[in-house]
Amino acid sequence: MARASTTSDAFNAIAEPRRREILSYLAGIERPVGEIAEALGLEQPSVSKHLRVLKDVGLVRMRCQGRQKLYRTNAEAIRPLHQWAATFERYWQHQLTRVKARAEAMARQGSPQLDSAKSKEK
Amino acid sequence: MARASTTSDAFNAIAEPRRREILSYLAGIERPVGEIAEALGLEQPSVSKHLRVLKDVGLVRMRCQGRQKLYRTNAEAIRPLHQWAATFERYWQHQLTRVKARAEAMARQGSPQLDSAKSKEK
DNA sequence: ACGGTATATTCCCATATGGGAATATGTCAA
DNA sequence: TTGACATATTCCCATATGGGAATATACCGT
Repeated sequence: MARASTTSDAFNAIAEPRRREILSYLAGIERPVGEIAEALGLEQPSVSKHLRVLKDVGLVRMRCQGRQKLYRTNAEAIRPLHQWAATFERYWQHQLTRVKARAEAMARQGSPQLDSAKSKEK
Repeated sequence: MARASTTSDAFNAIAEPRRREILSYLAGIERPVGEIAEALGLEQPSVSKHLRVLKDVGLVRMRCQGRQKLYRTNAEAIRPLHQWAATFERYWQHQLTRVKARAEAMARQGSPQLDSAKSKEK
């Protein structure tokens, strides 16, 4: 079956580094295709193709102005990704407190050395 | 060139829906491969392959226990994704305040109707 | 209508996939 | 050692990719 298509959802769309660059570049501003291509050092057809994917999943919005088309990032479409990642927030917080607790325990009873030195132990 | 490999970074790894399911399932708990397969209704070889990808990018950790291998989600590896998405937070906030402001403006001067009714306008 | 600019699409191709089936590796128990 | 269980890997295949090059489409000014 191969991988799911990039047009199926935002997760697949942002898997491509160039598309993430485009999204960052178009955050808050509106730019024509040519300018995007020049700014990011990409070929125009390549940019058009990436924009197509991003538009299909709603990550960018397009507006026509004369002969050029202005694109901008639709930040709202990134929220689901943010929320999905936030699902794991409590777990990495747990991990951090565990790491911190262990570090403090070692500092309390072990010899007072730097972490870089202690990491070689065991 | 084709798409970047799934083992290259976390963004590519989470593009696959099954892998996101696995990550959610293994959040906070530690489970052997067989149990993961059964819980998610996947074939064992398939789970092993997905776990391989997830392990290669650091999204899961593995520990051997007798003849079985216990996996768990490494939540810390999801933080970069969360932070990348958070980059756009100020923009979707802007959009929300714009929407809210417009809604309030309409409520102030238009007839006092519900949003659901007003959304049909113009 | 014409030429020119701005984008989008198509074609071709090397490559990366994920699933299924079969098989290999590893570990325990007797 | 042998056998059974738990995972990992390999092979094969249909499919989706992204880039480059060439081409099509759309809109503008004259």
